[in-house]
Amino acid sequence: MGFQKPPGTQDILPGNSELWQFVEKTARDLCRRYRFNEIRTPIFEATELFKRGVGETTDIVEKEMYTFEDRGKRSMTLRPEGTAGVVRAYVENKLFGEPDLTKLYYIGPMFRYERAQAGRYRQFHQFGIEAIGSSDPALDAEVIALGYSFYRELGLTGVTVDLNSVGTPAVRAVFREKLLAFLLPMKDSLCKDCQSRIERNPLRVLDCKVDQDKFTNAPSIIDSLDEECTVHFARVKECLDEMDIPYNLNSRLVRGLDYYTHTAFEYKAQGIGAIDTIGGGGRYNGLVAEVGGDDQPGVGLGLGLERTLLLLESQGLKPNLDNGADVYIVALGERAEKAIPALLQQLRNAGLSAERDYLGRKTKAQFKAAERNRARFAAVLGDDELDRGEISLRGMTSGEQQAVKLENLAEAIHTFISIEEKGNNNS
RNA sequence: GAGACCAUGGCGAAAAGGCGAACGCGGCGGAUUGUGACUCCGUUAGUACCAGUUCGAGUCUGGUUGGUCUCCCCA
Repeated sequence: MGFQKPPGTQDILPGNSELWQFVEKTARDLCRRYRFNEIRTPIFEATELFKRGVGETTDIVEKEMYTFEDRGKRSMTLRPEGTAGVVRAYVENKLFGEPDLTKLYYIGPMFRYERAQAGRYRQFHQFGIEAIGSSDPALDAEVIALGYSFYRELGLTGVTVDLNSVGTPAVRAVFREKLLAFLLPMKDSLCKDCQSRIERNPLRVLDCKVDQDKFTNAPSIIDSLDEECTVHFARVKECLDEMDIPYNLNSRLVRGLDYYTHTAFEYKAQGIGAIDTIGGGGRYNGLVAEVGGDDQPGVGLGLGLERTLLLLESQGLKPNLDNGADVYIVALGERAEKAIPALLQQLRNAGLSAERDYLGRKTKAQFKAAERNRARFAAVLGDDELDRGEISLRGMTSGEQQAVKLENLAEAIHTFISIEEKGNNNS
């Protein structure tokens, strides 16, 4: 039975694409106000970029990448996240030479090879922003604020911000030793997952859902932060407080990508199956250099749009955003039918949305089609009207009808619509 | 990568192994209507795929492909 879409992908169909446009528009308008400008980078990059940027030992690179060899025998990978590509473009296009810092945003598909579940797909979409060229903690706070505002302006409730500082690589190395000293003695009492996590990523053990009570006395990374990290983190919190952005300090927050330094944060919400993280980000001060550029600091975020949409749905915030047609032309008879193309063109040139029947349907079915198109007006054309050079214009809901000169159809509809809107504004 | 559950028209939804696979919505045609809306009549189209068990499979078994969900991890 034909072809099926690849596993873990989705067709976004009319009726749903309008909601996507609404969400994207919200993101773009927010970026306009925060002065982030759009960048569009390729959806595939050299595999090495992600290995270097995201980190060789991350789950993403180890087992989730869509990697293929192109015909020139180069290893390419569909982007699993947005930051590496943006940073590559920043370096390659020498944006560090610009006098101001670089504030970029993107909206687009990302790819990770995972088993799909609620809110997780192999092709998913992210809205992300990146600010490169400043280590000002006020910028960290601004990035967090933008993401928070995104959810708020969409009307979502119950979105919280988890905040942590993961320090610098040096700080993490020290903390890792402290943590291992705490964990290794109790290794045998831990769950299977954690026992294997101790080797790969001990910081993540503290996130374990099974053994939380055992970790109450675990060392906190906050206590391991050096002077610089502490000062930076304090200022981020201060800015958030002053901006009225609420957050939960979560010293166990760890991100899945290696490039984060200092600030790390996640947006969380309930309502999407087992998943509660809907977006996240942080500062990445070593990444630009890692990718081969100047040692420029950066901070950014990535928000999952599928998860945003699911959350909108679970909170009953799924407006019908299709405005419907202004006019549906109903032709009665062959001669009238011949006059439709010119009429449609007149209407569309005048800025109206207009539709007709193309399936040779009977009158009754044409009116039903007009309803499906949620047309405001039906323009009904019969042979006798045609002979008089007129067409009858009928309000689909009011049923009111009046004859209009064919050449004045668009104008008449514009007039009616503006009257209608005036009425709505008064009431 | 591991596991659980599921798969019937365009959509929803029945059928305890047994007539030609209900019913509803939708679509199309017709009656009625001054050229739609209510009502009535007619009609349309389906057991995901491949094997097997059986006299007989939508129903049981195995496999495949998808979907949903969970673990892992993340967006």
